[in-house]
Amino acid sequence: MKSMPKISESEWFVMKEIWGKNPITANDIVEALSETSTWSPKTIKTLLTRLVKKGAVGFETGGREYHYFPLIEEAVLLKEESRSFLKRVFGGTIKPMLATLVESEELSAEDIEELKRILEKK
Amino acid sequence: MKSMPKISESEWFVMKEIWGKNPITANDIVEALSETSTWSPKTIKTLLTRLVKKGAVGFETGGREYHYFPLIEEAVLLKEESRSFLKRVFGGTIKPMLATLVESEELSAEDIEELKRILEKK
DNA sequence: AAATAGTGACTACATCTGTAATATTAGACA
DNA sequence: TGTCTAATATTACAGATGTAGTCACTATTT
Repeated sequence: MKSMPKISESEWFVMKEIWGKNPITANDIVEALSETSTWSPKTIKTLLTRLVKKGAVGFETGGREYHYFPLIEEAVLLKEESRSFLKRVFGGTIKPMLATLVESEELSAEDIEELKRILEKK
Repeated sequence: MKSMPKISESEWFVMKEIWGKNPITANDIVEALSETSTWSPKTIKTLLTRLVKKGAVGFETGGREYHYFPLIEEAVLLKEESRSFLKRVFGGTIKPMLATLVESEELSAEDIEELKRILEKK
């Protein structure tokens, strides 16, 4: 199994847009991200280019713009990233993370109910 | 509130050791990490130095070795890091992360029971 | 007191990241 | 078809990171 390309912090936000809707043009990404970030369009294009170079994103030319699409599955990367995050920060298990979040009022009663439901369903 | 120093991926493993036992000498850290990593002692010393420079770790000299100790609380950094991770990767909430982990068999029945218990306690 | 040996300090260096600016090229329009 | 224009490609550049090696100093040993 070839190792996943490593997506940097900023690049994740671009990937999110591509997973959210694809194929998608660079401008659509820029527009979407203009709401949540302060990056210049140039910066976003750079991130996009790097994702292509990393093999995380592909594109096909059609007219004047390229149409980008993901080359790796979101679910797979989410799992990978979660695993590595948990290992690095919490020693490998989700329990302490959940405990941390619960402790620190990071979760509303609503949230907790929903989480319980998710666990039940299993 | 002054912003937390940013701890890199590798540095986290060093911080973990320092939180786990402190004050601690560089050699103790090297020894502890030799079990879980393949870093050369030099590399670990460098990471340690950088953590000091970042203000995440302090030390006091005593004899030939320094004794290092954390300058920032683990709990605070865990919370910070969790929040930023969830925002970047899962759009900000823990629900999809938990769902992902549950789906992917990442959690045993045992784990799930324990997680439910944590949620109950709240 | 001199030599030794183990620490931390300083240096190294390629790659990755954040953050763009400039150059080039290929459609769109006149 | 020549020109304009909007997209992509190339270049920039400082700081962070991964991964060590060498220098310098000081405590310990002979």
